[in-house]
Amino acid sequence: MTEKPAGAAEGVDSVLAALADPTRRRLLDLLAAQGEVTATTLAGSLPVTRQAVVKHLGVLDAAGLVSGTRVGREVRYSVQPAALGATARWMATLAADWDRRLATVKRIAEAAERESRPPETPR
Amino acid sequence: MTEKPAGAAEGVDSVLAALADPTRRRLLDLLAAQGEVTATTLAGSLPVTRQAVVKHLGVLDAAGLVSGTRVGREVRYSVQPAALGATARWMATLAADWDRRLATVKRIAEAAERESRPPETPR
DNA sequence: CCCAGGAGCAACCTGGGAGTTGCACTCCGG
DNA sequence: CCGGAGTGCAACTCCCAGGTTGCTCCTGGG
Repeated sequence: MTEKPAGAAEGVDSVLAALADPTRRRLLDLLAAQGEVTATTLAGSLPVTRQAVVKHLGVLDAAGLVSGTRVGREVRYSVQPAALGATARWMATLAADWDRRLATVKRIAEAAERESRPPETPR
Repeated sequence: MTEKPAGAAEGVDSVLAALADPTRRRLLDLLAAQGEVTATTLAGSLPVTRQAVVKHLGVLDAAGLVSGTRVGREVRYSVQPAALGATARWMATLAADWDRRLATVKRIAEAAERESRPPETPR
């Protein structure tokens, strides 16, 4: 199931897409700093409308980065570290993989080079 | 030089923006798999034009994720793990920070709740 | 010296995301 | 029961990133 060779995580792309927008990152920052806040409150700290904030929160929620809880007539949003952590791990794995491949390619290249220059006598 | 303490990385946003596009991720995948390839070759493995590939490679290069080397009349591109690793670490740190804040908020909330219900006698 | 395959440039088109406005609905307090 | 605060939904505008086409400019090989 979780053994997709390359490009595992399903949610990774939504997380990346969500994180790509600066406003959404600001939003996450505020959310992380203030704990549980309503969209209206957040809009007060940003140069955008409440509606825009709501939309962004929707995207972030779809990516699993935040979650909202209804309290009376308001909705308190809070940050959700799990999704971010998963993406971070995915990324780290990818980086390590690249490193591995690069090392391999480099070794092969060196070997090939050594192989292809018998006539040359560097000292 | 590249040592901003926390919240740091200037390049993080460009990396995230670069990674947000699926085509660019495919591109990185191919690049990681094949080592050193030209834009034209890459375009052959993708449903887009060579020009589109070139543009994407430009973005990826600006984000420090790839680098191109001129060899004769062609340009070989290769993947650059450093930037990705840095972003991965930044992300992991951020996730940990959120976790910390959440734990704190939770503790405070619990304390406050305990504080606010002296009249109730759950016996 | 010529030509062919590859890279670079510039103008152009287009879909979707970010943002706004306007209104209907819901919930709490007096 | 009524009014106001707060949220939810929908239509609309604007802008830009992704993609294309059509060239020109190198460069290397015969």
